[in-house]
Amino acid sequence: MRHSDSGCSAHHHSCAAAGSVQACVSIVPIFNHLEPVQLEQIMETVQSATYKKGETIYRAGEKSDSLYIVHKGSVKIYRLSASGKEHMVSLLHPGDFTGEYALFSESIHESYGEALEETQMCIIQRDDIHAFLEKYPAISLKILQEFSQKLERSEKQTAYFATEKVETRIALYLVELADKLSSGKTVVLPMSRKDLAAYLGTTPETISRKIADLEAQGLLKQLSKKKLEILDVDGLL
Amino acid sequence: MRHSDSGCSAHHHSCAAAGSVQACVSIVPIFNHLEPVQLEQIMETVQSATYKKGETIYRAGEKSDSLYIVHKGSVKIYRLSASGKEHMVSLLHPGDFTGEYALFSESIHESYGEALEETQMCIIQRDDIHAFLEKYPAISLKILQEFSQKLERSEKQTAYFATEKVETRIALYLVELADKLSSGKTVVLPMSRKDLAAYLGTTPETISRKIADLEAQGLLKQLSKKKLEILDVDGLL
DNA sequence: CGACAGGTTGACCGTTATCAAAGATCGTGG
DNA sequence: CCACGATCTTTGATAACGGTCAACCTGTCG
Repeated sequence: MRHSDSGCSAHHHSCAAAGSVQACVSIVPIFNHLEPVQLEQIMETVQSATYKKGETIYRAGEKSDSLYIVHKGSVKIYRLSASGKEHMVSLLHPGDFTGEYALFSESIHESYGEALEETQMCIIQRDDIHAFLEKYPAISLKILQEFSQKLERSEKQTAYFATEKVETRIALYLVELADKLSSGKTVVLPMSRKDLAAYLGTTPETISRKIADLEAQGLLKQLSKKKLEILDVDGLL
Repeated sequence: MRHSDSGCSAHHHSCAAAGSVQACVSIVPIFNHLEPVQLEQIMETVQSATYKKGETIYRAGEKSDSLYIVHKGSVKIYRLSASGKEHMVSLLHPGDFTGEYALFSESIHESYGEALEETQMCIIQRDDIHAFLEKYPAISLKILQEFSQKLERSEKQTAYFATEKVETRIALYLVELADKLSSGKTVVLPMSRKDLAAYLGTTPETISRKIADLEAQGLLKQLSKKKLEILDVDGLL
């Protein structure tokens, strides 16, 4: 248990019980193969903060020097283009993390992080991670593995935007969601039309229309605004 | 010098002189801070291969288990979408590398590599890199740094595709090129209209038209097909 | 000089963004 | 529990944007 909450006051947010902080760290892919001793050490450096719905966690332009891990709730990571348009980079759920870029070089945030609901995050300072990696260098390989997968996913994403039209991107998103949830053929959209549009590089109106089109083609069925039943996976691809 | 050419016959390509292989490895960002002893060790594992113009270096679907470093020439990395459209991921010049994903996990190529001219590559097997990183773990941090920058660039790229229209993407590309070349205000396009279109997610026709438009607006001047003079950087942004 | 690849221009059409309005949904307070 | 307003979603009309196809240039190399 230890003094996991040290330094937390600096974040003007209430602190988590040490027990849940441990749960938070141990579910992160990067850390989930650590020895108990190592986990213990990481734990001592973890801070915790909670954010209310709609609250900003960090802004583009701010100095970036910590790893943020979602413990409870969900977080939207987005960018603003020069023209003011929003692009959602990712939606984080418990166990997901952000701020990786900062870990290995001085850097500033290029994106925004915003809590979509009451959210609790675990925060680890760069210097602590550095010290840890220098002590247990084998961990670096795990992180490299995680990074290279993330990089490949990002390039695939870019390719979709470059080559596929909106309808295809929406269909691909739905199929991917169905695979991930593996909840038979019913899919629950995890966000609003507006956010979905920002994620897929389109507008809420177009999302509505395309989903209606896909329904008209008999490829899926809208059970409610957020719940869709996929009828023909192959047809969507 | 050593036996740098060992194993090269497996690649049915002619081998480089050991001297130039050394030059190849030492210019790669990841390796350029190595101690002479370390560099020497890497060198022993490097293989070399040459490819003729238009020749394929690897294909999507093939097993990916080596790091490829461009020594001489240039290489186009591209993906093919389900619908058969080509998206160019990157254009590699001497010192650039590809195949990083393979280094940290079993994987298969998702992209294609093609030599755009007579090209010489240095090849390092995954197992050799692994052994090396386990021996000198500090190097991992350097690679992580490189990766996180690459990741951030890729996300920025995705955001451009998601939020900016073609004209803006072309303009941004030209400005970026001008910055990189820092050759005053004259920019030499490093590829054909077709490849540029595949890179920017558009068509050769649209590239022609948009560049003509930008010229009509007085923002740039076409000196020849491939040579452009940037007249108004701010206007392009 | 002719042939061929690459680049440009034009006409047209499909896709998607935009703007406006109507309809659904949800939380809040009466 | 219902009514209200705020917000989210859908639908419609329109126009901008960019892709496609075809014809025409341009430069290069035999």
